[in-house]
Amino acid sequence: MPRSPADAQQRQAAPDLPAEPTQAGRFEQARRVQSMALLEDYAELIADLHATGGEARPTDIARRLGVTHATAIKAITRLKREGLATARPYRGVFLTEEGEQLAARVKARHLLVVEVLRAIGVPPDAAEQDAEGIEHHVSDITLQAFARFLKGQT
Amino acid sequence: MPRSPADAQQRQAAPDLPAEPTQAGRFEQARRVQSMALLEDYAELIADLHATGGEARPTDIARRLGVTHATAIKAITRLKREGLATARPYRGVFLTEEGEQLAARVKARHLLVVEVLRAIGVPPDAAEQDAEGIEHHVSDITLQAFARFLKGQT
DNA sequence: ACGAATATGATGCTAAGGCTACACTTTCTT
DNA sequence: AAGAAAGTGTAGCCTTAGCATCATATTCGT
Repeated sequence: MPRSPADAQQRQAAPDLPAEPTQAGRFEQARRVQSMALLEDYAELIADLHATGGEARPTDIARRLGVTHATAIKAITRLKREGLATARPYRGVFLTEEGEQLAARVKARHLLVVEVLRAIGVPPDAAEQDAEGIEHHVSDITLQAFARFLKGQT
Repeated sequence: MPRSPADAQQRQAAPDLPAEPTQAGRFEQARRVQSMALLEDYAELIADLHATGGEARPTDIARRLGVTHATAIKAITRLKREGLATARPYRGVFLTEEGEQLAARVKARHLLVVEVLRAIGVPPDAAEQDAEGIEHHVSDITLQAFARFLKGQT
């Protein structure tokens, strides 16, 4: 996780600035969000595999994500490190309480994003595809606006 | 740029599959898009600096993006490698014809995304912030739908 | 129950995108 | 015109996220 730079000058105040409405601030935030995206995808997928009666083994995960199992295992290691999942050798992956919560939030957000895209007139395939990347960048505020929008649409 | 994996098995047909409506396909596409995002941001910013009468020197770029100049220089190296920009030592960065076209497309897309978010009811700050990440994942198809949506809104 | 098939985990490699530090130009100011 | 300030470039380091390969463990089918 990269710390804030700004060419090592001023701005030692606000040690963990949340948004800062400057262009640099927006880019920093976008980078921060991006580093969460992978975790979110894995958490959501693991929850889905469990929910559909399957096991979440590295190979299953890898297949669904289109990566090699080695890549999946590395990501799982990161999930464990972040306290989102547990796994014992040869035993599949399980989400912690925190991981479950993340997965639930991500899933709800994903559905909402797809719905909004569809409501706007985006064809189903494109909506599904684009949502995969878009969802990670949709903030809570925006999400609330999405919900209001859909409600108003009827 | 990672090549397609799928655990080194079948699927040698379709050497450069465009979308493939499977989950793995969607993730692969999202990763592909992500690897373009940085180039897009730099191209757009360089064009903007030139458009507003400024120079696009590594330090200017770095400042606007919130990274160190060393990071900016590395990215510029990649832009050059991809044929999007040219630069001679101590002389600032210039976009190639291709780079200009990319920048123009990116800028138009950015504006459209912000407009759509605003139209949906997302507050200005959040719209600006989220668009920064979202824009890269908005496909041409979706973009067209966005344009239609705004036209219909009046 | 045993051998084949499959899954797993560990290594080591690559590229991207951050950073710091340092040396060298260029530009600005006086 | 000379010294200070600012910008530039290079090198080295780190982390993430891909990959392939190999040895080992587990599971499955007969």
